[in-house]
Amino acid sequence: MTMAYNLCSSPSSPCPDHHFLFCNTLSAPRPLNLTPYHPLPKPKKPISISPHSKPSLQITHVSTQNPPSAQTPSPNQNPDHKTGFSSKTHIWVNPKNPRASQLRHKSQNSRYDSLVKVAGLLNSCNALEKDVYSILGELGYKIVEQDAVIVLNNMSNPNTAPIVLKYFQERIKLNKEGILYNVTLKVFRKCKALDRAEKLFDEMLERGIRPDNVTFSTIISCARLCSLPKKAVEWFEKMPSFGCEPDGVSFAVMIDAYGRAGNVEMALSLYDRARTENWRIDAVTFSTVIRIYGTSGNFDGCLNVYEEMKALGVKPNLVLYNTLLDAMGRAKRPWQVKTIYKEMLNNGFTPGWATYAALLRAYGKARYGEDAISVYREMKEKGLELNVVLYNTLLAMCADVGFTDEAIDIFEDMKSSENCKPDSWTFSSLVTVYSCCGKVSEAEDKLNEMLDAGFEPDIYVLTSLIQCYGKANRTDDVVRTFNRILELGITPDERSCCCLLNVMTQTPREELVKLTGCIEKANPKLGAVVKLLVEETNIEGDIFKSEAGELLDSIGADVRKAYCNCLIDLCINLNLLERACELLDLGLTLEIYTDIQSKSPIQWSLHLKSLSLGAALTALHIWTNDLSKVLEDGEELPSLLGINTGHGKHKYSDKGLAGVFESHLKELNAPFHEAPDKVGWFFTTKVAAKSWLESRRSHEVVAA
DNA sequence: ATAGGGTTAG
Repeated sequence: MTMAYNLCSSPSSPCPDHHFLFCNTLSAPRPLNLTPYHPLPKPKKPISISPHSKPSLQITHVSTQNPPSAQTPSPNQNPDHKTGFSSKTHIWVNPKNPRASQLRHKSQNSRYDSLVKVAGLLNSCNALEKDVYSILGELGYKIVEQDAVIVLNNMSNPNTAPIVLKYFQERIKLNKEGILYNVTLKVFRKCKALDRAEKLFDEMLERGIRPDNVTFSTIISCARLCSLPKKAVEWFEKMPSFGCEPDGVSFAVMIDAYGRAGNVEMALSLYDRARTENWRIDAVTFSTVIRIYGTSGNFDGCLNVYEEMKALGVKPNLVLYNTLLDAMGRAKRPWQVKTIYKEMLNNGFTPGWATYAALLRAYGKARYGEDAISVYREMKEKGLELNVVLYNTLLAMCADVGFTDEAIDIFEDMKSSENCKPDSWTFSSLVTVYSCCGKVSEAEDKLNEMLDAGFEPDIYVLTSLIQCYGKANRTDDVVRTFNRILELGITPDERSCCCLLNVMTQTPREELVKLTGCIEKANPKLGAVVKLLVEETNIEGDIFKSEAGELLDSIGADVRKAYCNCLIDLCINLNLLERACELLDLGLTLEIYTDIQSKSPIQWSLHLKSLSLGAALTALHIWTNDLSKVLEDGEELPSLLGINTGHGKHKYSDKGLAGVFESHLKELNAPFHEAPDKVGWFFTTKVAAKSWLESRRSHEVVAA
């Protein structure tokens, strides 16, 4: 017998234009070069790897020389051959046709699937030689090394895996025993069992099997997964003594190990070494390095690595794009996220779940409400499920930008989804949603819904509710809710104190005393500072400033600006402009506020983005004083003066700073006018500013 | 899928 497939390439052939692969639906003869492995000597009978399947359906008739059934005619004998028609039992497939490879895959799949099934049985059986061997016995005698690799590679039970290894060692003539050890190491890695991996390594040496780079990278990544970076280093350093030169993958694993351990410096120095030693660094390694830069907050580092990669001619892959998108999201650079995402689509990549998750996180964090919602819709259209974290990210964004209706829809969708349930984060975002639009009873309903769902009230949801009552000027309910926090044994945190402080900025003067009591209980230091303001205590020199400075030093960097903004707002409400200036000055000294004023030869600017209204007015007051001083000193103003209020996506504010600020500028008769083409900018000319500042000064003189 | 590295967060 010659070939079981027929190449009809001769001009006289009935099918001159095509090469046909002769396929039989019962037996699947196939070209030799496609045979995945070569069991030698060739079995006379098909190897039964799947005990339950009929011989005729087995995939082991891969040997083209050995059709499994004598009844199967060879193509040359096939009476239908010349006509090109298939008989009932045969189909003709062009080998260049995708169908041919589909059929090949199908036949391989059943073998692979059977071996995977066996691996599944071994994962859940007792770790007894008797039980393990009995399952493996089903494979029959004619198992080959590759079968053993597939079985072990699909295992996850660290107790049965060594017995399986032993079985194969006994039954198969192994040419590459090291491979079997390496896949068994992978099982231990899956279970984060470094001690077992190390034991197996010793056993390997005892049997005289030489470890290779695969062995080491598997053990190193196991140590990484176990969060044992020192062990990872130890194994990495062992490599040369076993004659193993670390290669690209070894470096990649070590870079990741250092990165996960928080040792950014070592990770990056290895990356440097890999570069200077001219290792071919691939996209996987680059994405690891980008992730390390991203999690350590060096976002420009991410982009530099990305540029380096492109310069080296390495093509980005989907994971790399996902990592980069995630990093730019953390960096709060949604515009960069958009650019990179566009590039990714242009390069033909299809976004996956991780891509959408990165986009949602980026847009949510940056309060790009419309963009976040459209990502959400796209995910729903594609049938991609969101998890709790993603839903909560969306809902938090809705609360931030005031998307009430969207939040309600998303919450309904979340409740109807199978795999995820609202948690206390969800409810607290919803309470915030209602609190922002002043719907007190709806906010209370959400708290009750949360309790009905079996959650304990927590600091987050109660803080959101305090915010809600505060906005509605229900001071007694604020106090009641705050006391509830204390009664539950919860210690108020920085955010809840900040919330109380924010409520104070919206509360009439006569009710403030009720809230100072709460704040004193929550944070005595803050209580003392607030009391100095509310009681309008006259104190000497810099005592207030030093008290406030001590307070701001004692709290986390993430809430410092919020505290400072609230305290200044409180001052403005209480007509304590001097105190407000002291606080703003303190904020500048402590670098809570930076770059409020800037100067270029043609334009001086006041940047009020991220300042509260009170802080913005205080900054304006100081700026105008500074400008007056310039005139007094006989110096020149630039031709243009600008105030930037930002685009106004502020939490808990309907219009944003820009809207409110405009009316204040009018009140002050300040000649600034909103720029039609630059959102959030107010401009005036040197001439107008000069006359305004001079008239202001003469008023002051009159007042004095 | 068929011996080694990467994307899941608030």
